[in-house]
Amino acid sequence: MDQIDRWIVRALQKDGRMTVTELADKVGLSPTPCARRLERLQRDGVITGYSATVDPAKLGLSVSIFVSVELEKQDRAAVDAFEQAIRRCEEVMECYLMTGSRDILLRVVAADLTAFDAFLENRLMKIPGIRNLRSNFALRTMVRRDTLPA
Amino acid sequence: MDQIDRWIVRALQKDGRMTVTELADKVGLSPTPCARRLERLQRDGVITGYSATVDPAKLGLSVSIFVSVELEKQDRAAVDAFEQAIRRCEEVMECYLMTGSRDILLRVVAADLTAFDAFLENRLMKIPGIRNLRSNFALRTMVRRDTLPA
DNA sequence: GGTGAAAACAGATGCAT
DNA sequence: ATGCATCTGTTTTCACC
Repeated sequence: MDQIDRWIVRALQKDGRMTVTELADKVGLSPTPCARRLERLQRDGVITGYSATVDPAKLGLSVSIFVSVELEKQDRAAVDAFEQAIRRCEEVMECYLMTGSRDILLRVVAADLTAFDAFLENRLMKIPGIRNLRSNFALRTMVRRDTLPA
Repeated sequence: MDQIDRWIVRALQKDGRMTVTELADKVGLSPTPCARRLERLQRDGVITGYSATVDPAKLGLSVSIFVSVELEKQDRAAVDAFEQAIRRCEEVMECYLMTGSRDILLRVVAADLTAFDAFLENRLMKIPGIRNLRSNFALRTMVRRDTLPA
């Protein structure tokens, strides 16, 4: 991972559909070594995929809700089981294991509060081992960035 | 936005580098109307861009920290000013205006706790109008999804 | 890492349905 | 609004320096 690799990663985060030719031009390399580097970055798991960025509101998913989950047990097995279960919930866009009381933090997207309520009742609360939940609603997304700092 | 449009959006979230030809094949359309639909989806702001998905750890950015910010004033002007300032912080990957006490929630990425401390001191706390901060650390990212639910 | 070739492919256009 | 066929331009890939 030298400076050129970082540049490639940065450029492809800004425009994931850029061709290798354009990319090579942008980083000051000829297409061949640029393609070789890109291949290596993908193979090494630095770049794990490519995705279209979509406006959730345009899909009718205008609310984000952060849910703090406290598990009854906080050992490895309990956390693993929860992870497997939460992975199947498509509404959960992000899930973090937090420090402190080993809380788990979710960001959930939903069409509206009714839909979120349905998610809580039918999906989240069906997962065993949850001691309690606390939901916090986002009024608005102020910033969303998909390019990591240099 | 009919069913085919949703399918296009879904497919491009899963693979943002898919060509129009592949996409057309996948949604059961010929390339021409498929390209037209894609153009429209981009023009209407449903698809706002394309991005490579990068493993932050491979770039040495292994920690995510959630920071709750409470502003001194909570009026429109104060929130706007904060938004302008926070937009310039590359470490801030997400920023939400929350309900309740009109708290603001940030997700910040950093190399380690030292780097995060530097961010707090030199960047975040330089922004005027902040009453207090509360940081919560993520031990681990359990789930990250970039495809919105169908 | 660079160069040049060839082959493959995608994207655009025009017209018909 | 979709589909088909063609055409043009570009990209990717290869062998080799």
